[in-house]
Formats: sequence, C-alpha cells, structure tokens
Amino acid sequence: MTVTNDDSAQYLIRTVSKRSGVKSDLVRAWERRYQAVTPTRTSGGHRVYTDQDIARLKLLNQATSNGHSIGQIAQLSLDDLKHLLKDETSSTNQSLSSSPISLTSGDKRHLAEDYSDKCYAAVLAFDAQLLESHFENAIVELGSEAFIEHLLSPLLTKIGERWKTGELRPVHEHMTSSVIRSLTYILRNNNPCPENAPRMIVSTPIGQLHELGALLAAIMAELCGWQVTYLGANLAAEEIAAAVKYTNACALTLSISFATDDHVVAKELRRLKKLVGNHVSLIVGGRAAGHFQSVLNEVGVMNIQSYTHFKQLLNQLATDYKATENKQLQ
Amino acid sequence: MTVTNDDSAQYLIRTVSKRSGVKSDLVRAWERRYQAVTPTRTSGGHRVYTDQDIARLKLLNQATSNGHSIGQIAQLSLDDLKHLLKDETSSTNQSLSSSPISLTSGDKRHLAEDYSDKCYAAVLAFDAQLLESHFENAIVELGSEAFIEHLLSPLLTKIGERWKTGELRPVHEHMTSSVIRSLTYILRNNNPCPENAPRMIVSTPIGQLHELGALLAAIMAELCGWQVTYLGANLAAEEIAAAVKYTNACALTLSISFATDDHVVAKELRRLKKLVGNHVSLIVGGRAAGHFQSVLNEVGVMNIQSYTHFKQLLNQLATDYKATENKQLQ
DNA sequence: CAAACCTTTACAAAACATAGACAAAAATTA
DNA sequence: TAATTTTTGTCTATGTTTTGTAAAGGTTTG
Repeated sequence: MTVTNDDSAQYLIRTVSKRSGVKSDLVRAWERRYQAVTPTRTSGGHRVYTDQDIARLKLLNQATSNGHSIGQIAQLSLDDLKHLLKDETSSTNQSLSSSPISLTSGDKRHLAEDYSDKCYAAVLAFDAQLLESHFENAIVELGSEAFIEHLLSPLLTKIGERWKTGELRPVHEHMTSSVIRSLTYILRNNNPCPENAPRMIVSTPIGQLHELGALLAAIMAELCGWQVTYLGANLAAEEIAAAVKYTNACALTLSISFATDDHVVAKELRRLKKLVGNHVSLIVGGRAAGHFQSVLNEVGVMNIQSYTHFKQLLNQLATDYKATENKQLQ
Repeated sequence: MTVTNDDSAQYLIRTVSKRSGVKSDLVRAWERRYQAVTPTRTSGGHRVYTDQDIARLKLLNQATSNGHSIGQIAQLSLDDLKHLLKDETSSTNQSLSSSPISLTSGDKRHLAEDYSDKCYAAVLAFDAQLLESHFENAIVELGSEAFIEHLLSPLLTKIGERWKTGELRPVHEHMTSSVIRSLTYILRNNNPCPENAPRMIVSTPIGQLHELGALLAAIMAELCGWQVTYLGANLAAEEIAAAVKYTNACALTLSISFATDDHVVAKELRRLKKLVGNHVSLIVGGRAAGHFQSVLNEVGVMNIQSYTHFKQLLNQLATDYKATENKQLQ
C-alpha cells in the first residue's frame, strides 16, 4: 500500500467533490478564500487534486459540521485536523486536567485493565454514578478507541460471564446498559459523521432482551465512521426492516446473547432477510450467536467472531459501499 | 497541570453556546462585564473560542445554577471552579421549585411548540440525527426545565397518541427513546446532584416495553435533585426490588403505558410492594396507569396525574426524606 | 460540439458585533 | 419593613462578517 503524495493520483474537481462530500463550487470557494487546498493545474488551467487533498477536504467537512468555522481551520495541517477531530472527545468532557501525552499501547492496556477492574467493582456494587465517573475518566485517558477495545469490550464479556454464573443479576446488566447509553453522547462527538457515510441499523431481535452487545456494536460502528441508528432491544422483524427502509441503511447488525430453544430467533432472522432483501448486509454477533449457526448460514449473515473481526468487517463494508456508490454516480 | 495544546480547536460563539449550555448573548455579557472568557477575534471581529473556554463556561454555568453569583466567580481559574463544584455537595434542589418563570413563559411556550413540531417531524421522518440536533438546540434555548415541561413532555404524549392511531410504528418510539437517552448526559450535566440526595429507581414492569414515560420520569426526577438510577424497560419485580435494595432508594417510579388484560402488571405490582416494603414510596404513572386503578389503590401507590403533580410529588417526597434523615441524625 | 471547468461578480441567509435599554432578583440602606 | 441600588439575564435595533450558492461569460477537454 503506497501513500501517494506524488503525481500518480490525480483527480478533477468533480471526483474530488463526490469523494469528499464537498460541492465543487464550495471547494473552489474554500480555495479562493482560505487556501484550504492548493491543487496544481493542467496546462489548460483545470484544477488537479491529490488523494491528500481529498482527505483534507473530507476532514474539513467533518470539522465544520462539528461546529468549527471553516475560516478558522482551513489552513491547518492534515495532522492538526485529524488531531482536532480525534480530541473532540476529551475536550467535551470536563476533566481537562489529564495530560494529553500519548501513551504507548502497552501502558494503555495496563491502564485499561485497571479501569476495567474499577468499573466491574462499580457494577457489582450497583453504583451507577461511580460507574459513569470511571467511564468518563477512562474515555479521557484512553481515548475512545482504546476505551472501546481494551475496556468496554472485555468488560461486557466479563459481565456476560458473571451473569451466567449468577454473580450478577439481570438488573446489573440493565443498569450498565443505561450508563453506557448515556455515554454514547460523548463518544459520538468524537466522530461527526459526514453526510455520505454508510448507514447502519443496530438492534436485537424479539426475545433478545440484552442490549449490551448491541450497544457495543453501535458504538464501534460509529467510531468506524458509520452513521448508526440504534434502536434498543427486542424488536420485531417488520420494525427493524422498516427502520432499514426509512434510513436507507446498507447494513444491519443484530446482537444475540441469549440462547433460546424456541424458534423465535430463527424465524425472525428468516423474516428479516426476506424483508430487507439482498442489498443490505446482515451482521450478527453476540455470545449466543453460535447457537443459531445453522440459521445464520442458511440466511447468509456475517457472523462476528471477535472485536477485530467486526472492525475489519465494518471497514470492508464501508469501502465496498463507497465503491458501489461512486459507480452509481458516474 | 495546565493543558495548553489545541490552539487548533477554534469555535465560533454558536458552537460554544451549544456545548456549554450558555446562551450566546449571555456569553458576550459575561465577557463584557466580567471578562469571564477572553476569546481571540477573527480579522472581521468574530469571537473565536478554545475548548478550554467551553469547559470554563460549562463550569460557570453549573456554578451559577448552584447559587453562586457570576460576578464573584467569573474570574476564578479552571481549577478553582472545579474545586468549587466538587465541594458543592450540599446544593439545595432549587432547580425546579424556585423558578416559576412567569415573565417569558408565554414566549417559551411558543418557542417550545415550534420545536415540538420540528421534533415530531424528525421522528416521523425517522431522522435520528436531526431529532438530536433539534433537541440540543432546544435545551440551550429553553433551559432544561422548560425543555422538559413544554417540549419533551407534550412531545411524548403526542408520540403515544400517534402510535395508537397507527401513524407511528413501534420502531419510531424505539428510535426516539434512544436519542433521548443519549441526551440525558447533557441534561444531567447542568444539574450536578449532591451526595445526600434522595435516591430513586425508575423502570417499567414486565410486559411494559415502552420506556419513553419512564425516561421522562427519570429526567424530571434528576432535575428535581434526585439521584436517579434508570433501569430501562421490562424488568421483573425481583430485579427492581434488588435495585432498590442495592441503592437504598427511598422511592420507586414505574411507568405503565400499555393497557393489558392479563394480570401480569397487577401481579408484579403486588409482588413489588411485598418485596420493597412500606418505607419505599411507590409511584406509578403513564398513559395506561388508570387501567389498573384498583390494583394501584390496593397496593397503595401514588398515581401520577400530570406533569405538575409529579413535580409536586417529587418535591414533597424529597423534603419528607430530608426531614426523616435529619431526625435520624440527631 | 457538448460537457465540464474556469474566473469574476453578486447575492442572500445565517450568524456575529456593538450599544443601549429594561425588568426581575438580590443586596443594601434607610 | 420599605425604599434604594446593584446585579444579572434578556431583548431590541442596527450594521457587519461569514459562507454557501448561483449567474454570466469565456476556455478546455474529449
């Protein structure tokens, strides 16, 4: 994979506009007024852009929709822009006292484990306030990505296990879901998603009352640049399909964390497939997804194997989506 | 520890207002009169703020709503402000009771209606992003209290009605719940709740899947100075009772918005009463609460009649609670 | 030659700015 | 307690800046 800052990749303004989501006229206006990008020219005078220019315009577009004024940020470097969008999380939080020094991934993992223990203790003690406070601090210290990967994901797994052994009750899970749900606001601020981002619906099918897995999936997808509509738990196939239709989503993620012996889940999955058709990617994850393997195969859904697997899946689908979208536009 | 990074993060006043919860006019007034913040300017004279300015305004906003006079605290450092709020565990809950806002009440109501229409349109169009954006703006413009009373409360009623007529589907309600849930973070932020606040559990009994009412109750109680643990919908009596026990809550609010003919709700209510005993106030509200009137009477629960009724109830219970607590301490 | 691009100029809506006024709330004084 | 001053949030009026969009008319490209 070569990052081309050379002449090899050259685009005209129309392409740039489509890919970045900024209208042609506006691209020119931004150049004229703020020198936001400085494309080279053909001999005839047409603007010629590089991949970096596109990336730049994309970021600028995100940043403006996040509340920054274009005049103020147009001349920032690519790194500064990335930094700007990435740090939006920690800055919306009150505790500014923690230093933004970047930790190594090892440190982060250790720190995350530390937090994980504290958070689990708060869950066990049924202390919602304390739990939220730990989460807030962890997000600031770890950054949203590490927060998800090294803290939230393992924590939810642990909660699931302890729930099975009886150390935790359903109500613990409800409380935790509630706290995490209110945190999505901070997490989302990190990634203001552009207009043309691929859309996804996240929910759980009828009979599946546990929403922690779905919540995690939703947050992850948002951080990967998806525009997610989260619907909560326990929805009928028709309802979920309606949401897919309303939002024009190209992917649908379901979490199945409880193995039932009735045929509800299987039936719902089959109905869903029929309702949403083939152009919508069906993704299923969760502790008990394996229990329904045969149906999953039959219906043709993608089964999430792990944290990283889901992330890959998300990125893969996003690029696929963009490719087909570009094709349609041309 | 001073954080001096992010000269790059620059916002105009509208964004600052949205993030901090302080109206634009007031931001300027605070600057003019007390130099509470000292933004740089664009060449054209527009104010440009940093993330720290936003954090500062957020804190100042909290502190003023806690009873401090802006003139006295405007020039304190960030750390001092944090310290101030941290020690503020004994703030009296003046939030809902002391400000009847008679002067702009008409205007606010009008504004709220305006927003309400926009929000309902967003719900109908199934546009979660737009809905959230309207909510955010409304919170800044109306303030939390009017937001709840004149916007959220009637909006939820309307959604309930339209749901019955079939104009809206269950999935609309789920989406709306999800958006509102993530907003609780902002709403709560404006009203930090004291340590010794009375505690409350909010949920819905088994079979009651609609959580909008419960959500509204939870938000209201938080604004009234309660420390609320929200559990979401559809929980068994044992689970709810466990939460009450864990948190040592002195009140329990349930929302019942769907009239069923089976005896589940009645059974659950009886069991709950038995489980939590007499020292916990049982409060029930929601569209369909009247349908179970006989059980409510039998078990001895308080039935929410209206928005203002619930508010009175909350304040009454809070003062009662404080009285008995003081007695015990003496 | 048509489609796409260029530049320049203009326009309008939204957002900001300043200055000053006003009234409710809070503090102070009589 | 009543009258006063101060504080503080809000609003109005009027002008400017920012910013997205569009029109007009010429040029390049395939």
